[in-house]
Amino acid sequence: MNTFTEENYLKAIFKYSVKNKEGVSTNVIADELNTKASSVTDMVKKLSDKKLVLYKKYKGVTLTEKGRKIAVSIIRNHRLWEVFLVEKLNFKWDEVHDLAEELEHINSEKLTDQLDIFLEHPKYDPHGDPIPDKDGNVSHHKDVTLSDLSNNEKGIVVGVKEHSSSYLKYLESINLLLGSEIKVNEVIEFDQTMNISINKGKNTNISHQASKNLIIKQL
Amino acid sequence: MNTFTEENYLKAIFKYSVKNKEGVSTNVIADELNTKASSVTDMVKKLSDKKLVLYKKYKGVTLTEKGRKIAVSIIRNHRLWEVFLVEKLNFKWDEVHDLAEELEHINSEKLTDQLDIFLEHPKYDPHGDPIPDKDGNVSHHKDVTLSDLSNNEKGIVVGVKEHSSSYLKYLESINLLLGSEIKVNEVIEFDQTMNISINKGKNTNISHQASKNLIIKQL
DNA sequence: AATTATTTTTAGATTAATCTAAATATTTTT
DNA sequence: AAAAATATTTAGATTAATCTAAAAATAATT
Repeated sequence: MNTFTEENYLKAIFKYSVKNKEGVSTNVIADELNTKASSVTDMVKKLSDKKLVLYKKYKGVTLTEKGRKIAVSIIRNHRLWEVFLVEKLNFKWDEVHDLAEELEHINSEKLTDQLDIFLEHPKYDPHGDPIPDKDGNVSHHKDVTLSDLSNNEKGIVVGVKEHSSSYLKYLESINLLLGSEIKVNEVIEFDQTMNISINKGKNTNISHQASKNLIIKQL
Repeated sequence: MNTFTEENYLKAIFKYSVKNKEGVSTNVIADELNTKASSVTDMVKKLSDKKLVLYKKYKGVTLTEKGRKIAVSIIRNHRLWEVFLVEKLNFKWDEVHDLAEELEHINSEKLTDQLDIFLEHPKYDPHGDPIPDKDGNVSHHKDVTLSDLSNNEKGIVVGVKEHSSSYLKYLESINLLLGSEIKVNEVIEFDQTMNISINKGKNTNISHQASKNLIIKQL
């Protein structure tokens, strides 16, 4: 069995392996985990001994199949727990991340499977991220974001790409929630700020920074 | 915040404080936690520095009010999670302990409270152990149930131990409600089916399965 | 009460995960 | 391609939780 710490390293490496085909650098991992590169080097050696990662000095790290399986199963746990917290325990979508971060490490195949059944096999977590299936397959839907829309186009909010609580709180404050309907009134050429209507209500301006992180389903 | 390890020490001390008014010895704790007395001495000093226990060399350990609160809240978590696992995730009563042992350490007042609400304020875990309330009160006396009564004894319905809607519907259908007065006419030896009168009215038979889940106040 | 047995504590080591500071590689810039 | 800048690793310390073995305190037995 692995420690919580080891599991968090695997998750971090997984996260940065998706885009980068190259090995993930120790500095990137250190940054993700709020630790120091030297600590990462130590841990990565340990994970390498356990055959969970491939590591060549100065060349970064990649997950082995064994390591990838563990990472994905933790992400599955995380997202299922988030669904549970929001749908069954009345949490807000911006309150669940830290708790899920703890719950995800409880390692029991039966627990995960039964939770999945209890929640009726959800495909996405409350932030719109796909939940990996039992076999470790992650559906890779290419997200359409609000920033992809043009004047007079409409969409429904289905998720976010940025999970910081400041962003989620901002969305909540302007009443942009899961399921909200958005209409684009105007895109300002200069900085791509958008003027939009939410739920056929009054108009708001939203920055490019914000609109490009809002996943929508186009209508 | 405290580590999982510290929390487990507090739980162990709590467990052996209930009967023993004296301090709990390091050997007893070591035994409970499968560790060595010398390790316990070290940890107990640490807990003492944190004002969670009172410790006098060679004289054993007792919990402070602060320590007791933490211990009880962990036990509350543990038992609520056990109920969750059995009632919602189809675990057997003998499969839940180890998982609850992990889940109990996830420390969030909101999580615990919402779980309690979601489970409809259960009073006992699947093993029949009482679930401490929010304020840390643990009911020590097991409830008297209808099945505890003998011929010609009477009681008033004050609650149920089983919360399934099928059970509650059944009770309603035979007019057994909160406040109903019950008199036991006869207990059939073979299967402990009871013949009872409800509110001095006509007689009904009620199975042992049903009678043992009905909490009453004996008259 | 003195001796023996048991319990508990202390002293010194060990392991996991981390850190800082120095050393070494690699990459970028000139 | 040499110098400068950046990234990564190594070396040596630190902290939490544990251990073994020896020392000290308490309890039990004669």
